[in-house]
Amino acid sequence: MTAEKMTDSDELTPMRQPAPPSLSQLFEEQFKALNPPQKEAVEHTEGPLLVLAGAGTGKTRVLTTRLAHIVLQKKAWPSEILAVTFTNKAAGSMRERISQLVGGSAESLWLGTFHSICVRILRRHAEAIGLKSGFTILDQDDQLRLIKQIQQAEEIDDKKFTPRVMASIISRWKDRGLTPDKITQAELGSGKQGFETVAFHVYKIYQHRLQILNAVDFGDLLLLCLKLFAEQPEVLNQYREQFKYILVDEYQDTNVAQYLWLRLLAQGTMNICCVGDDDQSIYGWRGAEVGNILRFEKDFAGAKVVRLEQNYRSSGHILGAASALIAKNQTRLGKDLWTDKDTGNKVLIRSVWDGEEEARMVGDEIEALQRKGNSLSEMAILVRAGFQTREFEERFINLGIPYRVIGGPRFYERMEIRDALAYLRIVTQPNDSLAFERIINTPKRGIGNATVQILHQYSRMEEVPLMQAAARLIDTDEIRGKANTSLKRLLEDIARWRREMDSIEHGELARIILDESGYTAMWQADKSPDAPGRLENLKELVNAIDEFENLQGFLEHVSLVMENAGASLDDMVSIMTLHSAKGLEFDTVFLAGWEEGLFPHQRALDENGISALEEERRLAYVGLTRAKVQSIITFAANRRIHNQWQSSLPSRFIGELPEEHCEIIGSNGMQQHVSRPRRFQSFPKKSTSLPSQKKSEVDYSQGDRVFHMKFGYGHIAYVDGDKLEINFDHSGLKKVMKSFVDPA
DNA sequence: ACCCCCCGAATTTTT
DNA sequence: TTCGGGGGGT
Repeated sequence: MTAEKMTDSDELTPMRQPAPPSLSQLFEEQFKALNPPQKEAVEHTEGPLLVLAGAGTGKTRVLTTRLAHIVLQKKAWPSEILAVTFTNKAAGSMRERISQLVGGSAESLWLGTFHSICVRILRRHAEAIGLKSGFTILDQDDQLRLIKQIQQAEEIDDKKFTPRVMASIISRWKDRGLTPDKITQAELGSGKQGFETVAFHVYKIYQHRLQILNAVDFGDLLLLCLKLFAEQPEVLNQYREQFKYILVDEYQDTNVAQYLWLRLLAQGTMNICCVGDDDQSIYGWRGAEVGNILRFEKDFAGAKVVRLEQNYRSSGHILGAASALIAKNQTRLGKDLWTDKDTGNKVLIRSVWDGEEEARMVGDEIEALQRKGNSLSEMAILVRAGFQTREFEERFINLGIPYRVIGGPRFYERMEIRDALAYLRIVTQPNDSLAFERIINTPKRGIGNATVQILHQYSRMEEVPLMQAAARLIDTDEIRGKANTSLKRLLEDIARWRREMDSIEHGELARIILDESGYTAMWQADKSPDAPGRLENLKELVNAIDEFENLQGFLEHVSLVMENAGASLDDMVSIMTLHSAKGLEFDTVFLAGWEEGLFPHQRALDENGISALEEERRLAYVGLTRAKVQSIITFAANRRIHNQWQSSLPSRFIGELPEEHCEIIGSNGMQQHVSRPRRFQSFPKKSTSLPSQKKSEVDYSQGDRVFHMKFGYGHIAYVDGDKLEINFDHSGLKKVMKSFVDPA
């Protein structure tokens, strides 16, 4: 979501009377160019509709034409249309293409990702679900750090129960709409060795901590929306009445929570149109439920189903090979893709000796294509796993072939960006302890781990944000020396920046914060080769802030929307995973590493058996159908994985491609390949209980004898609210917080 | 408080 | 092999 202003239906200015002829004409032309099922998908506006859009069947064109049709026919105002996508990219391009058809009124469409639409709703009703407005949205990194803290506090072994695994179990629950109160014994019994039981414990505390932080994670955005709708029926009704038409893109990727959310909103008019392709569902491991699309006709009574089966992208052989492959899947609705294009080139299948030869062969092929006048940006190498990109990169550097790896770290995942954002977060959101912890000693200011632990301990005991803990402890002897001075200084700085929010323009303020905190100076002093680039990124970040109305709006944009820094338009080969390739197309596609164990991936098979195999097969289908002109599959007889050579068998998917669509080049003696799945053998550690009574609730008076962890035994000399002055037997008179002492 | 070394883990990741 | 985290040494 961008900084657009929210537009309610009641404050919408009326649309211009007649749509300008040029727009209307453009729409007419676009509509006429559609094939019959496409037209049907556009015109069937009333009641539930499922559009099964095969790969390359003109889905986006149908989607945009349909929305334009609803607007131009005045069936609803743009502000009464809800259009949900999965990615910001998809939302952006859809908005752009719709404005070409209907003009500026496309601005007021409720068009965005599930998450951004949920935020938009939640911001309006934050208090109703127990949040303060301006809540922080935590990303994965924050989430992991928080979980790790919880595990340390609870003394849960974070080697066996890695925060990553805990986070993933919690996220899967959230994907399914399961808040802690909805988790049943059956949920915990399943799975591996009590991981769920431990995760459940962490989950409860995690949610409690989020509340204190005034923060939510991605999953919460959906869940809290559901909670809002459940607890405030009048709010739900308001949105039900507002959204006369609902459109969902990539429906096969929705999870249970998203499905429930859609159901609730659609209940009014039942004008819900879901577009998707069950054969391209490749995110099951992230909670996507293919079942949603498979069940559509049952879920929405009287639903119409339209199949888009004419493929405009790939030539005949490619399509034939892909169709035959996907037909091996049992669980699918079934479509028959066809094309009126030429049969074109057969799918090439090449065997190579090892990964090095694979990279060499692909490199040679690319150079040959380039010599024939093909553009590099029309070529892509698709791999199953990230590590496979390395060998290609090395080879391309050698040959001087320009390439880009798609799907690397994103802009806001870079360290310097996250640090800078943490500064902005703590200034706008004093409760944001994660942000505070991140910057407390960045740049280095002598506040080490020992100090941070003291703050944590106090913060946990008193259930106050970290910064408040710091503010309270700073006048005591719990934190002394350089740490005390620096911390005091930092707190003063933050308080000052916070005051300046009202008087100083926010872009300027961001610059001031980064300068005064010494953060900019830190990178200027850094002599490592990537320091200049980081400073550039910081500059870019600060510049971006100016385009927003306020810091909060900017922070939300960053956590939800911000894309990688502008992809260059240079002519380069793309290297990416099969997952990142969904939705893209290229003339020539190299499908590398089609070997058993790697693709289909052994670990997927181990964990999810037949359903994983089908998902891997869909991945293969997605890969094949990216190509317009030529697909080239390679498999290596030997591959080095974790520095160990393994001989491998060609992927079973190769055997599933019909001979008449393929051409096999080269031959190797394939050796028998035995892959041994790694086995998890571990048992849950007994976990501890939820936080108990706060120590500050104990009352002390002068003369009481107490014990302090650091200073030992002593007598209370003076009581000042939460602070005690204690005459310690061995370390003399000290000022300490009540929370740190026990009655002796 | 910081630095360095050793150990273990290593699919996919739209938000 | 490469990366990241934790522990131990300075």
